[in-house]
Amino acid sequence: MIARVIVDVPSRATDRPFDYAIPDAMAGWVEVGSRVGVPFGGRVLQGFVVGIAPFAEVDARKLKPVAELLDHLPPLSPDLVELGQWIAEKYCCPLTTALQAMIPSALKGKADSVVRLSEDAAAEPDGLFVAEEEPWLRYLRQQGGEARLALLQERFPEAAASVKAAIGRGTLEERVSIRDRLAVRKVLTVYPSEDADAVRAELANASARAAKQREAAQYMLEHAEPIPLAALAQALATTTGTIRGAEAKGWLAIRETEQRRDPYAGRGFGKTAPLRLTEGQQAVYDELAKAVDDASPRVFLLHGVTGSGKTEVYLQAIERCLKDDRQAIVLVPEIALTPQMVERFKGRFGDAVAVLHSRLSSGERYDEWRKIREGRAEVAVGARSAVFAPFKRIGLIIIDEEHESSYKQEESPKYHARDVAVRRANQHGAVVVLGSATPSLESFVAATASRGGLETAGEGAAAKRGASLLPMPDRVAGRPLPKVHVVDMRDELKDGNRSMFSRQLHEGLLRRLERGEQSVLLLNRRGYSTFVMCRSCGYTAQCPHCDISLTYHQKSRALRCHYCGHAEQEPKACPSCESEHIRFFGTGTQRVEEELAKLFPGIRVIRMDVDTTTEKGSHEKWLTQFGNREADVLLGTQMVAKGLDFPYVTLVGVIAADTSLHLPDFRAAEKTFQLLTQVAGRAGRHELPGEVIVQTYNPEHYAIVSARHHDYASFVREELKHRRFMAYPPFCRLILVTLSHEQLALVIGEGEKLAGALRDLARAAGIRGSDEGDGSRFMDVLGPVASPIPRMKDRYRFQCMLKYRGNVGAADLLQQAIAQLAGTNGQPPVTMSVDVDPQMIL
DNA sequence: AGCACGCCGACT
DNA sequence: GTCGGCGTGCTC
Repeated sequence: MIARVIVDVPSRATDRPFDYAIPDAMAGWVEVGSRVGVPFGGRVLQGFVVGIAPFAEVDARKLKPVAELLDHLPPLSPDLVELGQWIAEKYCCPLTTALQAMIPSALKGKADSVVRLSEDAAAEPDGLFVAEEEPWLRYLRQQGGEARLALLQERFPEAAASVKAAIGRGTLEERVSIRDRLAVRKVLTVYPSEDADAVRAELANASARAAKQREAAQYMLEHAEPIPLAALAQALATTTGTIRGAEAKGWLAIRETEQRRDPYAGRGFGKTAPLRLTEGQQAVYDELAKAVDDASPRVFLLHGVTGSGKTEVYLQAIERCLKDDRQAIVLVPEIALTPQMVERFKGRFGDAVAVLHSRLSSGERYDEWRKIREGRAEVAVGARSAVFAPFKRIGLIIIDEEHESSYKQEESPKYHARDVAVRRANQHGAVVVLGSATPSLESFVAATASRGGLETAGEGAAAKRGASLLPMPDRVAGRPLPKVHVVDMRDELKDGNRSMFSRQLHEGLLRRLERGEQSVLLLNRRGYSTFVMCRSCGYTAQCPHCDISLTYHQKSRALRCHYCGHAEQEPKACPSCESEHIRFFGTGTQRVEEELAKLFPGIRVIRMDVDTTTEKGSHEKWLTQFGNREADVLLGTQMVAKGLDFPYVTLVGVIAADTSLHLPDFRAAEKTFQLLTQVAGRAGRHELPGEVIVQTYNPEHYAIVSARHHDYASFVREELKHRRFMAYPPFCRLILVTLSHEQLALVIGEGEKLAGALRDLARAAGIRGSDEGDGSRFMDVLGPVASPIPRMKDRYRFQCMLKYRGNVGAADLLQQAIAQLAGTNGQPPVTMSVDVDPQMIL
């Protein structure tokens, strides 16, 4: 049989299956989804099997055998391989990139060489042609004639030539194989002896001197449970050496076993029972339960205001799904994957929950992943990539806060988890629930288009089957939504208040301090950063390799580039005018913190931003402290807006609502509305009523007015008008192509060629080149124009934007156009990066 | 992506 | 006359 293998070379030229013979010894083991090591162009690479066939498609003489099978259980299943193919096509990336994204990074194997002394050479030392005094040879003999080549290189860097020569002569045999980045963690474990009776007999007349050894043997006879070696030694107040002595006598056995890492080990999760649902929750639950039972693919948009109890509905729907013996995936934005959130799921489903997020070490993530693949977990809770959780029968996929842009991966494969989820649900006959208080316009339109008759892009995953809208307009227990006050900061200035706090916010904070209640302050950070500017001449420090300002890092007192890592010392004086009035503009939050301390002496502030949360676990620590009421104010960036639930928070202040409103991004208004609504939802979630104060210079902007009235519908109405007028999503779809190269002329030239090729291809396919405003299909090619960051890492960047509607096969046309630019080697002369459905147009 | 094969300049 | 520069082309 033949295995069709996608090798781990992410390039256009190798993005197709290569055929390999399956050796008899592996027959039956190698299947679709297996990870294998294969010889490829003179080296050994990792690859994924995407097909098994009786005959090769190439000349049998060219055929090489699969060198090794890398896992006993295939890390991918056929349906995941198929999903990978869909992703590669839709998002224009190599298949290997899509497949690799589905499994933990610990399983990215790299070739590794092992050398051993050949038997001939070992038998006949004189035939070695290597002076015996060569230290590497002595070392190799000590190691039993075998060692990793990398190790040899490391220890004997000066012996490279001599080792190479030995390999060339066949004195040393080189064997290449794939090694995972990470081995399973091994731990020595003590087992009772197989033959308990024999041990008992021996113990009876054993020497009195081996008291501790006997004690160990006795212990194992009594407990008969494997126990880690170190633990046993500790329990008996002895050393591992003693226990090894008992092993030598055959009284017990010591074996290496694998230790599973459990990031939540030792943390008790109180078991919770399902809560009684409100009428609104019940209606939604009934719909979901029916769909889950039907086991046919459906998409629901659960539009529930903040505090409407979406999570409880999720929990009960999952329970229903598990009863049907099917598994569930819950996607949560990375930033909202807080201990609070995890606790709710662990509390309900206990050990059946696997948690996947980026704060885990790669080993921990690997173990959580295996828990799923081996059927020891039935619910996966995680960020974006958890959509690939290797379950066999998925019944339900929940995407909480579905509007969050973090569901879009910014690196290749640039997939959107929401669209992948819908596709995966189709494979499994599963139900997708998109939950949000502020649904993305794409999802909202997909769920209402059939009724509202909106003509939209139509190619969207959610639109394909049409989503159903499930509204939850009320908070649980009839709690009111918090009152939102909008303060016009222009009036404050007019009245002589030049502080960053309006009188109302100042007053509000003061009152909370008096009453011992808590406040959350949000600084909409985009637009603020830690840059350096000279106050006399306006000079700002720029990266020499990228067209971007350097940011100031307080810890290292250095200036750093975000994009290429370039770092330099902080300047004492302005390099341009030599003035000493050069200033480091600290993070916005830092300034707010200082101001708070000045205005409210003794105030306890927790500041959460990139500076204070980079350390592992710090995020958690701050939230716990705040939850324990060890601080009066939680001050932070976007991260304080999401999913937090503290009973004593009665005031939410937004210091500057506008910073995100004027960004040159067509989603700016949507982002602002979502942020304001989300953060407002942090207040008054329990008994105490909440209040929100929003400071702005644009109080009449519809995003702010709508947020003030908790009026999603009116926001959408207004925003859709703009989007339709400007022909932006959801009334069209976008693909952004970025070209980069060191030579400016080449980038522009290739950009022109690409745009030309695309226009020609579209014309040849009978696709109109511009929007006629009648909802029919079209494809417009914009650019090339310089990218927002025109130079990065000394490479110039230009971009083309495809704007299209209807089923025009845009991704396919783009692939064809790129192929036309490619020379004989299959590679275009400039680097092209494709972003389908980009989230950031910035 | 690597690595080999292949055709033109500065060395023994 | 050879070593080696990195331009093109292939990898089952």
